[in-house]
Amino acid sequence: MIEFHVDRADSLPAYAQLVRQVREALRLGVLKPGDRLPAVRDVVVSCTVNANTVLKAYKELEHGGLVEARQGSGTFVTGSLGAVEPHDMARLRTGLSRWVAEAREAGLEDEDVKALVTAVLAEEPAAARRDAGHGAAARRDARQGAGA
Amino acid sequence: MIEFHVDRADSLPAYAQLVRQVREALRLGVLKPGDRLPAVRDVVVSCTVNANTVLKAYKELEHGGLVEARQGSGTFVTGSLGAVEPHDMARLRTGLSRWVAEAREAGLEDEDVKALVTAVLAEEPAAARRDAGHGAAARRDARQGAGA
DNA sequence: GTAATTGTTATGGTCAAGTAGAACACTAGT
DNA sequence: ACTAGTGTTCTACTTGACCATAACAATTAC
Repeated sequence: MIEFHVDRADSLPAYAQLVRQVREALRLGVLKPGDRLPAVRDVVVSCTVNANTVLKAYKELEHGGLVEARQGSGTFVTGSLGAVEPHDMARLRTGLSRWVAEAREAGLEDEDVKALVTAVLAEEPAAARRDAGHGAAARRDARQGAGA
Repeated sequence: MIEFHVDRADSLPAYAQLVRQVREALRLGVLKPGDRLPAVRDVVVSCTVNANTVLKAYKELEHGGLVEARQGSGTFVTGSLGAVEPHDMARLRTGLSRWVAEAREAGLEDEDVKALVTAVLAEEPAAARRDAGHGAAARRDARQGAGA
């Protein structure tokens, strides 16, 4: 059972933090299809937020096809996020870590790093990704609606 | 003279987009100390935003010690951001671009990429950077208050 | 069937951020 | 002095996020 935690100091709104945590848990395999999310009322207590806030998060996840709410029983994980192989994830993290160190050495602040990342992501949009197919297709096909 | 462009679809507020653009221009050397920023009213017209929005951006930059507003004359660049060498910046961008391609191939969505970047940045905070000094110190010392 | 547990909807209110419009104040060129 | 160009201030509106409360609806266990 995933444990939520909401940081009110974070600029990211509470409901969005919940969404993010579920998505990350899916990536890391902490949550799998069939798992149940904490009851709305539990999150209300544990995170000191309002039921509407939790609902908003759950709704957003449901809309993305990641979970399914069953009145009376709970909210269950139905979709997958193509759970990146732990090995791949580790490799990516190491690579990124190395790059970040390089960027910092060049004098970039965290904020600038984020800006650069955003710029690069925008610069090569989805369309460009089609050309890349080096066996990524299989892994991508295993995914479900979330990103759509 | 820098040219602003505001994307209202972006989740980032208009004033923040302006701030980011100035900071990026400083990094890239597009803006140098002494340069004048576009007049508030010009930005109002070219970006279809309100004077207050522009003011808010300029104020934030001024508060960061990057620019100085002189009533009646204009807003001028006074600080530097340690302008990353164009060569270094190009190298970083290429490296990041390569990494992003790899991440996408592994199935990560843009949102997840950003989350991972944030995580890595948080994981190795400023303190850890002191160990890295491979000649980065000189460049870092050339900077001014902006990041503080 | 009843009760407990769960998700859901509705109403209304608070608060902060972002934005807008109009008027004001300073500076420089003529 | 006048004027055009500049930054600045004031007030108010809109929106999104959030909270409080209450009632409703479906499922499950007894």
